Amino acid sequence: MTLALHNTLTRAVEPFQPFAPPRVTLYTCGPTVWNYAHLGNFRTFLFEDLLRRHLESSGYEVFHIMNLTDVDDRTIKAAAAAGTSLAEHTEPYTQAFFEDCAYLRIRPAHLYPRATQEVPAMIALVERLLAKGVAYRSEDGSVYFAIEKFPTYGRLSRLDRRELKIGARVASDEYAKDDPRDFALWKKATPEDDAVGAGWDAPFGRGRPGWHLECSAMSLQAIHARFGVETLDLHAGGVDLIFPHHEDEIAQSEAATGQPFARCWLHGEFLNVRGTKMSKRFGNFLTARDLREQGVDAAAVRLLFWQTHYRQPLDFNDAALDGAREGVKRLGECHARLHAAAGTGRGDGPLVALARTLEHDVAAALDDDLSAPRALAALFEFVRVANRELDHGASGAEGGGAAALAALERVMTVLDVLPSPPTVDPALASWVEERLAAREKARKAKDFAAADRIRAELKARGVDLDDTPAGTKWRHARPGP
RNA sequence: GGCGCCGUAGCCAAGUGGUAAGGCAGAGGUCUGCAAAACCUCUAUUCGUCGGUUCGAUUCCGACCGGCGCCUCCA
Repeated sequence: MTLALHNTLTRAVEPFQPFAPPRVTLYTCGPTVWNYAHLGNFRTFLFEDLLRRHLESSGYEVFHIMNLTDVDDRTIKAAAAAGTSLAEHTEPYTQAFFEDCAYLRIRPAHLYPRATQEVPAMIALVERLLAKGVAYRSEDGSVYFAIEKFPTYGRLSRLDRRELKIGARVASDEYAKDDPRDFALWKKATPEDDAVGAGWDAPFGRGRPGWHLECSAMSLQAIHARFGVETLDLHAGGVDLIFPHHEDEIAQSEAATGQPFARCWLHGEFLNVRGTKMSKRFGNFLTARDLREQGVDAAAVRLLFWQTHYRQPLDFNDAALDGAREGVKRLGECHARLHAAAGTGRGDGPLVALARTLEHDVAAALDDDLSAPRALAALFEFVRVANRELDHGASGAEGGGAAALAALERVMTVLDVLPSPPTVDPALASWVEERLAAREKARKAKDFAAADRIRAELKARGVDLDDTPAGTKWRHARPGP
């Protein structure tokens, strides 16, 4: 089995061929820390997490870089509005982002370069471009990239260069450019910029980096320093970044290095709400912390997202999330059963073959352009058959329970959709144990009315009971809506 | 105007030139003191509409209807 990924450059699913396997350099465009990232942003970060995990599970050694954009129009505006410095404003949101990632079980990148801390690399890149004559200093004190000097401009987005102007928004600084389509590498600092600490001195004038510049400068610096290359194996982001962000990254990077910037470009589709993209602008957004406060298990969010292929739009609604929560519960039940039945022996029962099938099918699905929906189908097929075998007594060593459990857990290192362990309040636990003992006594005495009263009493405190041959188990009911 | 995406059961959605995965919800059954969980069975003669190509199309082509995205700083 070999991994194939959809490359936006060619609009085709192609075999994945990193430059120097098993090493894979992966750059993913991170958040702008002007506010909390919303669930739409996290759909992209979760698709990238799936990519990262599947690569690692397949034996690749991934070096993952995710930038943090802590200087741009929005961060500056927000800091000014709050009357704080840029750094004071972005730091809490940066921390919040890390918290949200941890909540959603997103594997941390190996490097999180922050734009404000890598300005020297950006200045160096601008100088490189100026020296090559593909960038120019404008009368307004900014530096622009001259796209006419880059003949393949528009290759990624497939926007015809002659048509870029039509219908496009008219930039206020257009008059300062040689060509309206040119984009800013370095923006002259305004008094507003300096007021919040968003100005840096550079040989070509005091200013601040353009948005696109940071990704090129930081990614190239990171991989050049470590691996001596200036080509990324993978570069990923949301579809809205294809143009202009990634197009411009390609232009400035390749003009500077003469090397392809990224071998393969991946773009994730939007998370929609009633058909329209989730966006701060539209006010139809939900943050990760909103869900966490509602008691939503991150596993349910992951499962919901895995149900839809990353290149398809996904419409978010409560019913779909509830469905995912039920699915997660089912996975957790099966996992618990296998755990209990795993035994210590090896065995060669039906579960051994089932375990092999699960791992094979999940890997095959993900190898095919990260088809998480098909991986889930394989997973739930596994659950159904495993439960059936366990029902029929294929337990413990002779049934291969250990093999099935191991396979499930290996698959979970990639999908990671098992329910979070509940946090148990010790005081509640001792009370529950006491009531359970009373109920057990009533059941032994065939006083089922009393037993049911106790069940109802526990239910009222959010505790569900499960009578099994091995005794009564209890757990917290799903947090209410 | 340009580039591009989507329209499959109540909901979320896979998929293929040869006759519709999976999850949730629903119905019936087995099990259970009762439940829960689990298992079994059932739930789209049909894949937006209309044409075309084909032995055969949901899958290819065209038109149309409906929804959406990008077109200089949005994941």
